[in-house]
Amino acid sequence: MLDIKFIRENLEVVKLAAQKKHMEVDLDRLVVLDDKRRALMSALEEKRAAQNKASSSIASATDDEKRQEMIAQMQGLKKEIQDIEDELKPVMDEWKTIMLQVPQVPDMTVPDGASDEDNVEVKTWGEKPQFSFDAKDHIEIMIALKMVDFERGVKVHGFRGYYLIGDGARLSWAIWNYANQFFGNKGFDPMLVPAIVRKSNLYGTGHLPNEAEDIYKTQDDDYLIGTAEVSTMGYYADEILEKSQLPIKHLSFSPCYRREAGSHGKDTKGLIRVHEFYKLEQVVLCEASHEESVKFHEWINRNTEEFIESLGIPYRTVLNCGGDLGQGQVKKYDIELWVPLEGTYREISSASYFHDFQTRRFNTRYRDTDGTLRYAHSLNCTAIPTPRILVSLVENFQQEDGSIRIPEVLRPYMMGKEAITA
RNA sequence: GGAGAGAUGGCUGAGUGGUUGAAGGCAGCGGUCUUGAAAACCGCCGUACGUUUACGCGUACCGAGGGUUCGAAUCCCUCUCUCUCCGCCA
Repeated sequence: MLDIKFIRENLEVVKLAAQKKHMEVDLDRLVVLDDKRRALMSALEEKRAAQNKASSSIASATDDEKRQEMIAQMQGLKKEIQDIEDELKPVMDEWKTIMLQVPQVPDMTVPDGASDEDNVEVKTWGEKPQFSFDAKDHIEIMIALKMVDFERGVKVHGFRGYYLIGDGARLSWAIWNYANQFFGNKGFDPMLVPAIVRKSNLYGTGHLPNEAEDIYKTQDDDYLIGTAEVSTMGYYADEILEKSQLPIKHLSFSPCYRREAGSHGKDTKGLIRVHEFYKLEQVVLCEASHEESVKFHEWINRNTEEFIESLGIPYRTVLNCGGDLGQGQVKKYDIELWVPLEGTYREISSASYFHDFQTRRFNTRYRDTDGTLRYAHSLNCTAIPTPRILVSLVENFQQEDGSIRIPEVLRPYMMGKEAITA
C-alpha cells in the first residue's frame, strides 16, 4: 500500500513504476476518484460540524417549545448528510480497490524487462563440476540411493507429489539443523509459524489480491501460506514496537504451499517445482530509512550466498528486472544454483525489500525517538528451501560410483558420514 | 459440534442516549526534593485525515458494517474475533 498523498504528488513516478513492473492499474481513475473523495469528505465534514453544533445547543436548551423547533430544523440537515454519504460510499469502494493494486515504486537500479529471462547476472561463484563419467540427474541419483519416492508421492498426493525417504529425509534434517546454526550465529531468532492463516495476512504481504490463483484456500476461507514471510509479518500486525527492538531478525520455518496453477507444463518431473515444500526464511523489520533497508537487503542476500558457499555449490546472483518484481517489492535479488544436468542455474532464493508497503497494510509501526509513530520497513530473503536445494546438491556432488559426497559442513549433522551410498 | 461471557486509549479498567476523546490506576515524559538514585509530590501525556504561516480549528475513530435518533461508546440488527465450560482430537 502506498500513501495516497505520495501517489498524488508523484503520479508520473507511480505510472512509470506500474509500467516497469508490467502491471495494469488505472491511476488516472484513482486521481479522479480521490478528487471526488476529498470534495465529498470536506462537504460532509462541514455538514457534520453544523450538526454537532446544533446538537449541543439542543442539549442545553431549556425551553421545550424552542427545543422542538430546533429538532425540526435538523431534519433537513440530516437528509443532506445522508445524501453525501450515499454518494461517497461507491467512490470509496472503488478507491480502495484501486489502492490495493497500486505497485510499490521499484528502485532506480532495477533493470527493465518483462520476465525472469531479463534478469541481470551480477555475480557468479564456484567451479562448475566437470564429470569424467556419465553424470545423472537428481531424479535418477536420488531414486537409486532410495532418497526419494515419486511413485508413492503421486499415489498419495497426486500430481507433483513426492516422499523424501531414508537419506533424502536425513539430508533435509541436516540442512535445517545446519541452517538454524548458521543463521543463529548471525543473530536470527528462530520461529515456527502457522501455515494456515487468515486472508488479511496475504493482503498484508501483497500476495493478494494479485496472486490468488497460486494460493490454496480452505473451506473455512483460510489460506495456506506459500512462504513463512506471511505469518512472520502477521505476527507484528497492529503492533507498536519500541525503536530499541529494531532491527527484528527472524529465521522462520514453515511448510510452503503453491498451487502453481498455470504451470502444469513446466518442470513436471523431479523436485524443482512441487506443491508442498519446506523453507527457512529470513525476515527483517528495520527503521523507516531507505539506507537501512538497502543495508539489510544486501546483508540478507549475502547471508544466503555465504550459506551456499559454505556448502560449496556453484551459484550466480541475478538482479531481478521490473517485470519479475512482486507488487510490493522495491528491488530483488535471486540466487540461482547450478544444475549440471540441465546446464542451467535454478532459483533457490529471493531477497527483497518493501520499504513500508507491507507494514502499512499490516499497520506495523514503531515509536521513534521523537515520539512519532512510523511504519517500519520490512525485508525478507530465503535462507534455504528444501527439497529444491537437494537438486543441485546431489547433482553437483555425485561421484562416479553413484554415491553423493556430503559437504563437510553438513557431516556433523549426518552422523559424521562423508557420503551417501547405496 | 453444544452452552455461556465478552471486545473501550501503550497496558489495566470505569462508563447504558447530550461538553465523554472518553474517569481512576500502571507505564512514559517534564519538574520539585536528593550528593546520585529510589520513594513522595506537582504537571503533561491517543491516532488518522482535512485546514491554517503559526497558535489553533474541524471531522472521524470505544472489534467491523448497517440501523434507530436532532444527537450513539451507550439502544437495535448482521458479521468478525477472543475467552470459559462440555464434547471430539494430536
